[in-house]
Amino acid sequence: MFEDTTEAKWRSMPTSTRRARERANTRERIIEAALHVLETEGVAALTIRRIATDVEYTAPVVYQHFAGKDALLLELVAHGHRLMLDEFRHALREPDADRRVLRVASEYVRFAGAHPHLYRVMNDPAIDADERRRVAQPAIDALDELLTAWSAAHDVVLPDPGEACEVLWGTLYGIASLHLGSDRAPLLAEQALRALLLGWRTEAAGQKA
Amino acid sequence: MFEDTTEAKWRSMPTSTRRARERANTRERIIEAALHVLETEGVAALTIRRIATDVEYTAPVVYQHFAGKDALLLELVAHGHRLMLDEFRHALREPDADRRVLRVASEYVRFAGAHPHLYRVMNDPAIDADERRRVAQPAIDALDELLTAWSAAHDVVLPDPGEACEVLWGTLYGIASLHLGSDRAPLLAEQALRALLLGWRTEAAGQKA
DNA sequence: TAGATTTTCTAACGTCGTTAACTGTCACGC
DNA sequence: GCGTGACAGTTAACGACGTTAGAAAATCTA
Repeated sequence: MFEDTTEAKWRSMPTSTRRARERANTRERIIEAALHVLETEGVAALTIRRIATDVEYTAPVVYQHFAGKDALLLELVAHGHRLMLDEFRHALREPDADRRVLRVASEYVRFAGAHPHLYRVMNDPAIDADERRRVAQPAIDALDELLTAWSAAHDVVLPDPGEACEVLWGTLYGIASLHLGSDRAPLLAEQALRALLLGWRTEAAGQKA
Repeated sequence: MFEDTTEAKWRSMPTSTRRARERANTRERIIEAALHVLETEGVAALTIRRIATDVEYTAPVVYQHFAGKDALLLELVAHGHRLMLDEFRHALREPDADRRVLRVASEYVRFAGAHPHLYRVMNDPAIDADERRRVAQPAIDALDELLTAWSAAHDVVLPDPGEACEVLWGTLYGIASLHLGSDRAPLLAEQALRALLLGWRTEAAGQKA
């Protein structure tokens, strides 16, 4: 009753370190297999049994590493955002603030087009919205910084920077989702953001006068 | 071989008209039941058996009216768009072109917030994209008209009206999806579109000079 | 009323996520 | 060295899903 019944494993250190390593490795392989199935065959093929087979196990072992399918999916979402953020790296080094925003926008939409199935899971409403937002936070923060730097570069004071970032994000998300297959999507996103940024600048200039 | 084997039903007119009417009625009741379950309990509760039970039938009868669950869902999507377009009615009567766009934008996002589950099904990627776009066409056309009228009112020639409409739609869709629960979503959408429209005007003014 | 047709139901198939219970396989204490 | 316990991994199953085949019931035609 008073013992720590929950999580009372991993007491003997010696051999258990190897076991933990193996455990972590299997966990990682499951994620990779899931990611591979998702990207190559779509979300419909992404079943627990299929993933387990691909890592040469039976279905129940997956539940030793993840609480359920949702937890595994969330891991894929997080992975997806890390991947996307990585694609932003070059674009984020662009010195010109305007072009930087446009390049990131283009890169965002391009990522969605390059990984349609992953992108859809990343924004799947079936996955808990809060958890999804949590794992997406690094990407959101990047957009936030991007916009802050832009407004600083142009001496533009946005009425509410947080909301402006949401608008930016929403615009990208909308265009990316609506034109997942299309190859003119990145240009569309650039065009949209060009107008949006210009609008913000004009708005701010009007305030000043 | 040369006979019309497919759809060779409804040969005798007399009583079959009543039957057809009953058939159509049942079909409508199924849609309504499905809509009710969806809106009140979410997409997870929307199963064929559940719908059938609600109209006091057993599951297989649903398949006499719809080819499968996808076909039924598509009907809900179409219904949703009709509903949404109806909500636009007042806003579309607004005389001022700018305010008209903003009001429709606000109404779009408000609709999404008022019918979150239906809205999600309306944009569910699991449903065939082409068919989804087909049933959404009336709504898209309305946005198109809206934007055309706006650009005419302001003497703005958009480089590509079609793409501009996609941008408009994408922005609304993104913001609505990202802030489904939030009550400040309509304001966010208005803010976004205000900036976007201003950007387009400024852009066009620059072209002219 | 007898036969044909159409509606509706029962039963089942295969698949899904998930859990329980069994079996083998090691590392450790005596 | 050898039992003992913890753990990995398996098999089998549960309940729910979409969907289909075929029996049963209701209805229409003649």
